[in-house]
Amino acid sequence: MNTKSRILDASLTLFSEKGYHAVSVAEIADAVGIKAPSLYKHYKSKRDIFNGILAEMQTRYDKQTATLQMNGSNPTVDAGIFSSVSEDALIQMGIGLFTYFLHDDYVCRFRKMLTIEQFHDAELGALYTKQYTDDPLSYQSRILSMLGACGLFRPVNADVMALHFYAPLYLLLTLCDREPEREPEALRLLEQHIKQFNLIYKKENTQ
Amino acid sequence: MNTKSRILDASLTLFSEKGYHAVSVAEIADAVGIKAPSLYKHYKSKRDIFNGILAEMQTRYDKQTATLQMNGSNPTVDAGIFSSVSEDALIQMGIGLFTYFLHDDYVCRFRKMLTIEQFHDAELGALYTKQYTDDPLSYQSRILSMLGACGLFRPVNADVMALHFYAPLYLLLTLCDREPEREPEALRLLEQHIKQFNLIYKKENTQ
DNA sequence: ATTATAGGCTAATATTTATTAGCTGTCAAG
DNA sequence: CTTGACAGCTAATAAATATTAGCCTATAAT
Repeated sequence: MNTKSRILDASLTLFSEKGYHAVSVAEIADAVGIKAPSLYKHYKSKRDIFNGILAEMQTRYDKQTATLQMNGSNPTVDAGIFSSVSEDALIQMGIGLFTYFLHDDYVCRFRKMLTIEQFHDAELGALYTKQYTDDPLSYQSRILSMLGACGLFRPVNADVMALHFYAPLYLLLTLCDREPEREPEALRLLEQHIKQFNLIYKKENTQ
Repeated sequence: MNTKSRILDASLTLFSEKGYHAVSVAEIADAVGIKAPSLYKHYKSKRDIFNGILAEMQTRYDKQTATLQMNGSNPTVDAGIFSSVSEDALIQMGIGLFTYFLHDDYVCRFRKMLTIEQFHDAELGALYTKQYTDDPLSYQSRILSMLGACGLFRPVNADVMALHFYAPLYLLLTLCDREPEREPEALRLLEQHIKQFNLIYKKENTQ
């Protein structure tokens, strides 16, 4: 990997643990293996490095949501895939989303950085809200309302249902960001959560 | 209010918006209305101010959880109060907890500060987990399992049920920390959430 | 072969920052 | 009345920090 992106990478790691202001350019340079002034051959300021991270994440997120159609803009999702939805499929969706959020290194570090910087800059706060509240909720809401339309679930408010499905995932995600060693426990709870979610919302209540 | 606690107060406000490292002692002094060196008549270092905030919060939290018995240690909760639980009571409990977390000025600012500093210091991360994950979940779990024992709810895992009850509250809380203007929307969703929770989990499903 | 560029370095700089030293006025206790 | 502690101030200091200037080398282009 070239120096320019190694700088971005090292900075993201440091920013995600200590926050932008608590990290010095000398520290970043150290992590890259060069001296501080050399950074300025690649970025014109410390802030510029931060902006680089932001830009990089923007393109990654756009690419990701485009394939998942997870952004709010896309009006329809193919219903065919879900016509034969099973409990396992639901669990797969939940666990899949969870482990993607938690194990994709870039996503994970970027989320931590956003967490730290969210109150300092309104724009970053809005980005956090979009990525971890509004987009996932509207995505889940769309999917669940289609499943509801297929007659798989009871006829209840899909937005609230999406909240029921996603909020535990979100809580466990932020928990694992803080305490990664609790991931097994979180995964167990997550699976139980989805099973119970399915049990509770399914139309035919067989126990 | 005396200077010593005014310093704590101003510092908490600043730390909760920009984080410890991004705030200078001069900035704190400015907010208090004195000069920076005067701070050292009351605290021996910047870190000492931070510790003061921590200590203050510790006593407040202990006091609060003692009256609510919200800490994990207390084994029993009086069941009598809940024998005649209604939907309104559940809503009251949820909204009450939510607005307490969101409107108590000290609690709110301290939570934001913890949010910002949680990855920087493992001890603060553990404190966050305790205050906003483990304690609330075990508290809700205890209450809900008692309600379950009273035959009010279906016989399902109380831990997961607590997660279903609390996680949406948590998600909406962190949302309002970022975007306070969305509080009305959050309150509406929260109420719908609890109603649907009640509807879904109640033993006799009267639609 | 020469030249130019990219990317590293050291040394220097200007600013910010936390903290200390030491002075002054207020005010309560002896 | 005097004394001493408290709580403010200005000035000074030492360290850290972001950034600039200018030098050197390798390598790619002309």
